[in-house]
This record gives sequence, structure tokens and C-alpha cells, in this order.
Amino acid sequence: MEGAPHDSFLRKLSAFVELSPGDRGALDGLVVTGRRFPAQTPLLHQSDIAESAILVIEGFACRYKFLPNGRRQITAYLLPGDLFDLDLDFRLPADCAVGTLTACRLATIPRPDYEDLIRRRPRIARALHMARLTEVATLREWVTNLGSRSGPERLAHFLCEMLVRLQKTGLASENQYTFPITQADLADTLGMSCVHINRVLQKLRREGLIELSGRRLTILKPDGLKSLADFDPSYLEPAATPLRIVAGDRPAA
Amino acid sequence: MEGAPHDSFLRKLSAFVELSPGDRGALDGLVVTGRRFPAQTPLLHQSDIAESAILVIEGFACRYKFLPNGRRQITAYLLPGDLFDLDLDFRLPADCAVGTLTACRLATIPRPDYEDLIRRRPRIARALHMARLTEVATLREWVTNLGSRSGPERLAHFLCEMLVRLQKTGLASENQYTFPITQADLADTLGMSCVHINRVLQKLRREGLIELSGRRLTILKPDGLKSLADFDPSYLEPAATPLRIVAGDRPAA
DNA sequence: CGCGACGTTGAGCGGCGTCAACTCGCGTGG
DNA sequence: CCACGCGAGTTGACGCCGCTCAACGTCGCG
Repeated sequence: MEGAPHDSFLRKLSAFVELSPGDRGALDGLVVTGRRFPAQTPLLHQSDIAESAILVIEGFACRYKFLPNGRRQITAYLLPGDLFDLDLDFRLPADCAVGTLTACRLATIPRPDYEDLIRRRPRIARALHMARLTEVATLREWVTNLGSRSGPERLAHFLCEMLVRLQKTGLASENQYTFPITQADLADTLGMSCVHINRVLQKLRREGLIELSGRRLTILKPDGLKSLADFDPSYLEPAATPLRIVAGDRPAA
Repeated sequence: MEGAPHDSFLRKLSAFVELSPGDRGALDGLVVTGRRFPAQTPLLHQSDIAESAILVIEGFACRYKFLPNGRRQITAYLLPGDLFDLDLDFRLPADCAVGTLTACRLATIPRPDYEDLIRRRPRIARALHMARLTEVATLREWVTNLGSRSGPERLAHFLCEMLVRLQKTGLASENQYTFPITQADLADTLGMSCVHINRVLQKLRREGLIELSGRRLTILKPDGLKSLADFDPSYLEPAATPLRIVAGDRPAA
């Protein structure tokens, strides 16, 4: 069912730049099978210094923070094909932790290899840079989601985002994908209690927008879900957006 | 009371790297007096393509998004010394709008000049890169703030963040700064209604944590406010954090 | 002087959190 | 083979945080 170990990584990078055979070869040499990790495994603690980049091959991982009040906030999802990458020339302590959500297969890329890759493969470096840009755009969208939308809207928006992201690596069809996320994880993602997540999920089900059984999510009314969420996927596709050419320097009103 | 137009910009960059006289000269040539803009002026619309970087000399500006439901979410503050910068080699539509909050003095740096600066001044490029890293770390902290903290905690956290950021450019003393932000703007920042912002502010006042009169904020009990907010400034100071050397690649538990 | 922006206060209500109980499916060990 | 425990999901009761609507005070400015 899956291609090479880093198949989804290739697909993701190719969405940003055209990779040469040499580029692909460099990745072949770097990314081997990967190791398996169980669900809920910490990989990097907050304020640790990362010594390797982490490539997700299978399963879902995330960035998160713990608060003294016991709550956990997930700040980003790392899906198959996503890379937790290092900052070239900097060795800064991480401002958040990284860990698996579900059982995962991960490849770790030691810092020297990673820096080598960046320096020798400008197209790959460019693709990774664009991936980072969309990651930041996603963060801003999350701020908006948490700050300005109601529970059902928040959840709907998140489900739409996952659909589009998983589609990019072939892990989602037109309107469904496997959804291994716990309701407790959803709660830590969307800033709600897990009891309330449950009720909001049921509301979406009751309205015929989604179907979630076992570990499979089907979006029954994609347009309905998107309009409820006010979902605009352009933040996930920096290059594909139709361009409006306008000056950034405009006089006061 | 203020130094050169880009005084705070210099102070901010110098926190990251040691600037040479040549670096300073390059900035002198680039940043002139700037233009004045009234409060609440849009500078860049969402999905526009920025043609100049924007340096804040005086006043507060911000990034924000509008939602169809009428709400506005502020996703970042641009304080004096902060730069809304461009992406080298990319001309992507902005994923959020930019505008002033208060009356501002701003300098715009056209794309060619900006790219020139980056290519000729590696130290400045490095400092700007680090500024971007702390901006991303701040975004993750905002996600955490919006998702995991109660109203009073959120507000306290925001006030602490502003204190630290303004101190870096000499715009805040030990425990006070001028605070020109409207309660409605605060509401759009923290994801609350402005009526509720008002009540939360009064709660902090009632508990003797802060004093806010006119446009001046005094933090009466810095430790009390920080512990209420669970505020840890390390995300704002990437280099100053004490380093724990740990491997990023650890086996499953 | 009047108007608009901002701040403040009250009343009423709904979203959402907390606590608690119960179900179901699974894996483990007696 | 069954008892048991555990993690995940579901449901109800109850209360509070925070939203909405609305009125009112204050200040600055045209």
C-alpha cells in the first residue's frame, strides 16, 4: 500500500520544487527504513537541543507544550512526509517538545547529514524552506482558529486542514482518511475539554457533516464542513494561490 | 527622548549579533525618517504581495486576519524595532494582513534594497533570521496562550510578554510602559469580547497586580503577574537560555 | 455644543468545564 | 477460560466563564 519509506516526503517536497534525480538519490541515501515508536512517546523535551532532524514516515507526531497547571497544548501536527528540522548554524534549545501521538515509524537525520544535504542540494533546501513557511502560516491560522471560532467551527476547521494536508501525500482520498487521533488529543489541540470534544463531534455527526467510526473519518458534506469552518486552504499552498499584484507601500487613508 | 529613527532597530539586532560599523552604516543609508500613519491604517491586505519590508519606528502595528463572521484576530504585534520582512527569492501572497494599531512612524524598505542588504550584510541577515525564529516561537506561545489559559491568565501573559519585548528596545522600564492599546484591540488579540476584557482588567487591578491609567501601564507585582500567567520569557530570548545538552534521538520508552 | 471613540456596568443566557458514572473493546495474568 | 484492569468513548448534572445586548459616563475634537 505504501511506496518507499520516504515516499510521502518526496511527494511533499515535489509539491514545492521539481527534484532532480540527484536530489532523489541524496534522499535515498539519507532516509532508511526508520524505527518504530509507540504512541505517546516523547522524542524531544522542551529546552533540549535537537541533534537530529526527524522525518515522519508513518503515523502522527506533534509539537506540544506542557503547562504547570497540567494542561498540554499541541501546537503542530507532524504528518507522514513532514520533517521536524534543525536550524542551520544555530543550536538553540527547542521552544516546545516533540513526541508521537500514534504509533509511528520515524527516520532521524543526524545534524551533520542534514547540514550536508542543505548545502549540497539547493532545490531540497528551497523546498524545506517553503515547508517552513507554510508551517508558520499554519500557526497563524491556528491562532485565528483558537481565538476567533466557536467549538464546532474550530473542530470543523481542523478536520478540513487535516484532509488537505493528508491529500498532499496521498493519505486521504477526496473526502476521507484514517483518523487515529484520540479525543483527548483533539482536546489538547483545540483548547477544549475532551468531554466537550465528544459532544461537538456528535453535533457534526448529527448534522450529517461527518461520519467517524473505528479510526476512519468520512466527510459527508465537504462544502458544508468548509463553510461552517470558514476554511480557505490557501495558507497550505503558498505557490498555488492566484496572485494579486499590489504594492505593499500605500499611503495613509 | 528617542535616538536616531532606527535606534530601536539597532538595539534589537544588537541583541542577536555584534554589528560592525559597516553594518550600522548600511542601515543608516536605508532607514530614513519614515512616514507617519494614523491608527488603524491598513498597510497590506491579506493575499497581497508585499513589495517592501516595513520597519516600525514608533507606535504599534500588527498582523491580523478578518473572518467572514466579522471577527478580527490579531496574530502578532509589531513593536518599535520590529520588521515586517520579505521572503528572499519568494514573492508569496501574504497569509495575513498588516496594519497599524496606534499612530505610527514607519519606514518602508523596497524589495531590491532589502535583498541587497541581506546579501551584503551576513551579520544583519543572521540577526533578522533569529528575529524570525523568535517570532515563530512567539506564535507557538500564543497558540498555547489561547488554547490553554483562562481569561485572566491570558491577559497577564500578554502583558508580561509586552513588558519583556519593550524592555529590549528601552521602551519599558523595570515594571512599566506606555500602553496605547484599545480594549477592543486587546479583545481581538486574546480571543475575548471587549466587555470581558474590561472585567478581566479590573480583576487584575482589584488584586493589586497592575495599574492602568491614561495610557500608562504599571505592573505593581511583577512576580504575582508572572506566576498567574505562568510566564517564562525564554521563548523571547533564544540565545540567552541556559543550554541543556541532550540528544534528540532517544529510543522508545 | 454635539458627536464619536473609548471605557464601564448591569442583566440574562449559553457555551463549555468539571465531576462522575457507565459502556465497550482489548490485552494481560491468574 | 475467565477475571480484571485499562484506555477510549459516551452521557448526565451542575455551575461558572465569558458572550450579547444595552445603557451610561467621560473625554477629546470638530
